[in-house]
Amino acid sequence: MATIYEVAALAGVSPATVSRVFNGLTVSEEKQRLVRDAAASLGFTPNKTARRLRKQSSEIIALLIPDIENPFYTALARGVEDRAQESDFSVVLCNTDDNPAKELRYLQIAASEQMAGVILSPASDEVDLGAIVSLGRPVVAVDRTTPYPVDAVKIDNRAAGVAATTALFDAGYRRIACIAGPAGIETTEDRFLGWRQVVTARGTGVHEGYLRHANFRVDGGFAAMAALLALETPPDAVVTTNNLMAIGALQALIQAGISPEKFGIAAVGELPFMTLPPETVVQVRLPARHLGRTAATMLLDRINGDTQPLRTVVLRADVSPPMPPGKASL
Amino acid sequence: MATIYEVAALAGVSPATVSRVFNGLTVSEEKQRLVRDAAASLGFTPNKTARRLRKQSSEIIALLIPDIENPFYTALARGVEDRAQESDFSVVLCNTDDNPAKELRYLQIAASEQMAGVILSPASDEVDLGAIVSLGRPVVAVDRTTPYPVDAVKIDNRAAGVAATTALFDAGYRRIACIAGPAGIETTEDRFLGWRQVVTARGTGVHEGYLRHANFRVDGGFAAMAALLALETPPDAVVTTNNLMAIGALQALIQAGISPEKFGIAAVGELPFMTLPPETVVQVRLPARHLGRTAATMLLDRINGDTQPLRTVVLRADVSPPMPPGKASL
DNA sequence: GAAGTCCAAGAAATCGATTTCGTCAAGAGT
DNA sequence: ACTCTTGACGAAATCGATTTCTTGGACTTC
Repeated sequence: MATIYEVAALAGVSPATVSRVFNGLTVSEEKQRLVRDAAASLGFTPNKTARRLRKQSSEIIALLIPDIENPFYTALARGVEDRAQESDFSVVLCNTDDNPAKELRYLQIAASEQMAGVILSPASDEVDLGAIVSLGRPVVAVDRTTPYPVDAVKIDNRAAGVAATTALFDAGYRRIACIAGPAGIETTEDRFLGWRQVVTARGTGVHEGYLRHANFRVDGGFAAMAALLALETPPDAVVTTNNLMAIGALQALIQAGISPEKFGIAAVGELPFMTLPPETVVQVRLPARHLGRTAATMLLDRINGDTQPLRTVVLRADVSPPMPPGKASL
Repeated sequence: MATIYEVAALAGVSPATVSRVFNGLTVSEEKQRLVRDAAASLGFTPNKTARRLRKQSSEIIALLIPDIENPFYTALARGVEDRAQESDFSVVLCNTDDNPAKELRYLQIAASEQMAGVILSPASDEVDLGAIVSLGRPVVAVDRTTPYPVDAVKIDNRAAGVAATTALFDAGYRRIACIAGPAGIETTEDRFLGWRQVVTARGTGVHEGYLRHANFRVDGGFAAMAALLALETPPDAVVTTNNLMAIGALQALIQAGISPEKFGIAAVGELPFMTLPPETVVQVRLPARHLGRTAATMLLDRINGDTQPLRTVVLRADVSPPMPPGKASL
């Protein structure tokens, strides 16, 4: 790898001039040409590490997500990546597994790697953003928020929960259960509140045992659904507060020999790779990619010195018409 | 962020000694304690950028995959990540979209960021690994291989294609079509050859129009299946050479009003988030995570100076019994 | 024509670690 | 008692860029 010194020597100028050429500072036409030719013939690429050490910052943004195997988050990541590319930033994807220890480790890496900023979906309320924030690096919370004063992009989860539940009601179901995520995670909390609001308002009340907490994954939804079906008065419909748990619930129905078409299912979130008729499941589509893009835009604004007061952008999700089959599902 | 100099000053030693303490070199008990105390009280974390500039290498490995929204690759990424973490390496995930230009860009970043090595699933045969390789950075090809002399981990794709097709045959299907990926990608090529081998050997021959090429995604599978169904003598079964195309094929069947249970479907790869009875689709399960883990192990060996001759590890996939429902699907 | 302004461009400092080199003292060997 | 190792550790060089600081010449301006 050629250095700036070799380029300078070959072009017959000083290293400073080479640097100036590559940073678009004032250099005479003449020398610019010399430098560019020399650089080209040596295949010179500026060493990012040296540049970063000097500039104390890089063009990399860290994206911390809780579950890389959940298509919702990969779609979100795509949104971030798309926006980042437009500004010549790279994205480093970090999988926290909803584990505060892994999360902390990645935050430290982000700090010690001089990354330009962080977008994260906090694994817990106790994230310690102190280190990053005190370094002056911007942070944007996405999907989930944090007690720290940082920008945020989220979804109107309560409304999403309401929409999912209402759709089931309107379809005639009356014994609507809810499979919620782990207690303490605000997204699922709000969606669950949406469910409760509807079942309460519509007068069916909350049946005993119709609220289940589960982990956010397929197996959690499966177990919760199995438990619901084992009740003496099982529900006739269920709302799940995320996408993967709905998959698990569907699998449980099938294993129990119940056709998913005869049971009301609504999910907050889009079911990835669905191979059931679209009308089988009510899906409240979340604008995952847009969420990511918005977060990236806000972060880049901050990186570029935007100092406006903290913002929280709330995106609204609707029960959208089913997507035509054959289209990429997210 | 505190520097090594401040720590040195506070501890009353030289910066060199601080460095030695943090790198486990010989330092007296006494001074070690002084340094550690000083570091702790200042909240010192070594600046990775400075370290990297000096050492000319980092503890980061780049992982280039063609499609981050395909669960096969995210599972692979998990395998890489798991192994990397064990050796205190971080993984940077790069999504090439099967686009040689994006691939090249990420390879340049890997080089100019002094990353320790690269694991990639090449987007095309023409990847230019020259820059990385000449820097002495190890490279491991995963899933797909390259003409460059680098280590590789792959799957016995031909056998996988044979297994998928044979299963359909054994189930009584005789008009077996094949939805293959884009021409020129070796994985799909080999799987398709497996299919051809079986339909030829078993005497049914290759019906006209029963071979379709499609892109590797859901919409590709959907379109190909729709085309197959429109033939005057449609097939009674189909083999898809990857997972997502099978999803698309299933969606096409459903839209055409054909129950997936009455049609033979086999896929090379595991269908993510399946909500159909497991016996509906023959799945040749690919050890994605293991693939990633193996690749990471090989790469780390090389990073640690392993100089044995080039290796190509071939993993075998089998038609495994369906996974019990409710288990995480990948 | 003298003084002031501007600008291209080189010399040298700087970012924060690691590493070579050299020094000094304590312990080993004869 | 005197050389020879050996080991801890400080001083200074180094990695490769960016960014002052300076300088010398061209250009204005009165």
